[in-house]
Amino acid sequence: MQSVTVKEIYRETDQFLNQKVELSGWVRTVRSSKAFGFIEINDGSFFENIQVVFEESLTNFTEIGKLTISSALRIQGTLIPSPGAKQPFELKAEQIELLSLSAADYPLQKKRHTFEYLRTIAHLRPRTNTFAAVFRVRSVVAYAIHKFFQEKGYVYVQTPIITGSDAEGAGEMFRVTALDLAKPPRDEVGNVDFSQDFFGRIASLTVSGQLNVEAYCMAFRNVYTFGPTFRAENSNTARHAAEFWMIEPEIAFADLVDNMNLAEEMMKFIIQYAMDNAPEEMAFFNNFVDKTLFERLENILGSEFGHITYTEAVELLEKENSNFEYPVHWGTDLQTEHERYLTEKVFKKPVFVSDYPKGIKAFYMRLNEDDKTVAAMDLLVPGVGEIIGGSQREERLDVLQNRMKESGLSEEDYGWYLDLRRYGGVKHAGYGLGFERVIMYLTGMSNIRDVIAFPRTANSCEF
RNA sequence: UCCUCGAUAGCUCAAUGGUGGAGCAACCGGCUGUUAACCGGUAGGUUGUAGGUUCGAGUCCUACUCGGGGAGCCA
Repeated sequence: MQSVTVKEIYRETDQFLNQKVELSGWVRTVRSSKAFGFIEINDGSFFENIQVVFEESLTNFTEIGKLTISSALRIQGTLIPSPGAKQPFELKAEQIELLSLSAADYPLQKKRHTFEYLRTIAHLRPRTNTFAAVFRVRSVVAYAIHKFFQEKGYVYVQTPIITGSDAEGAGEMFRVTALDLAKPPRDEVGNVDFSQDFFGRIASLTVSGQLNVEAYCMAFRNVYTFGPTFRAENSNTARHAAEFWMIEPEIAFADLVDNMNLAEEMMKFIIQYAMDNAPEEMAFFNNFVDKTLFERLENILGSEFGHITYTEAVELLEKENSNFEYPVHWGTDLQTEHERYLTEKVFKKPVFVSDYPKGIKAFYMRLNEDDKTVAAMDLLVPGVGEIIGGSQREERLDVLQNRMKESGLSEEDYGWYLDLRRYGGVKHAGYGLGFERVIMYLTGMSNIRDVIAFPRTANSCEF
């Protein structure tokens, strides 16, 4: 007898209809009567379940009628058209083998649970519809990102997780050490002596692969990293996690406009790919998580992203200052309320804000001709806020050295980074895309903890 | 870290300072096409923790812990 998956049955129904098949999976619900019953089975291969019909004639009929949710079964039967309106076909069981009986205190029930509760059982929540959909989309999108860059000839660089440099000061870093924390070695003045640590120096978990990937950009022209990053910031929001994944492309012989064009093309590719390759999951999100999802995503696919410079944005926002808790003025960073106003009220679609004051941006961003702004860009999207941050990098050695001096960074720590300018450095640009924020945007899920399998946030490292 | 709201049965929620309940889940039984199946019954509680006020506290007060929403920081 042919062993099949639920996905195969749904995708190639004609091949299996009125045929004997064998199916293995887990029980989602059981509805049993005196002489017959229904079981919904999910086998993990597909978002949808398949309904199994069983009758008294089964030798283990009574046992099957008392099955607990999440028990594992192997079923042999015939796939037939279903008389019920809610499914196109069903499996009429001829034999049901109980592979594993789930304990009766299984915590997931046939009803809605709050996301907060499901977070406390993160090891079981992928068995729910919502999380099954989230994590399949996450997988599909991860593949889409590789596909997008690989098909353009980009080289995937695996930048290090453990780093000796505090890249860009992007945030507080987690220290990596093999020292005995109860009695670490001390130097003459009593400070911890990290020269005796495993790496012979202070080491941390990376906050960004950017500086490393710039080195490979100067060899391979177009490159990207895609991996985990870590921030020890004590930020308690629905958009921040201590461990999250970033995509960081870096492109050579390219400026800020090329950078923004790449970002827009990538975003559209990802959205289209998810719609095409996880249609059941995306429909679920549109129906049960965010009713405006499809409208929003289709609007994006069919329109050009907005563009506005920081200076233009400030002029525009200043007219609305009476409506803001924090008034806007040139030189300070835009607040969340200002970003939301721009992307949700003014543009009603993703918008690039570019050319920020140099004082509020990182040292490596390229200084503009006005000497006041840098070639930086953020992509703001409705609902999520900042999803991409990027810039054209400063390729002029003397300007970069000046900016480092202004930022209080020592040249010794960044010697290798300066080498990239000395030895054939050319203009280049890149950006960082928060992977989880893309997933949130694509699914309508509103908390980053619900798009990471086992989320790590301040005061939370379960599982 | 700050502001704000919350924590009661396994889950989702009720309960005027005066005897802690319901729906779902579990368990037992019934039911010939169910769709969060339905119907009947049983069992289930140190009201987040520690103090305090009161004749009496789930309810009022204080601190703490955990969680939601907002802010800062950012991706």
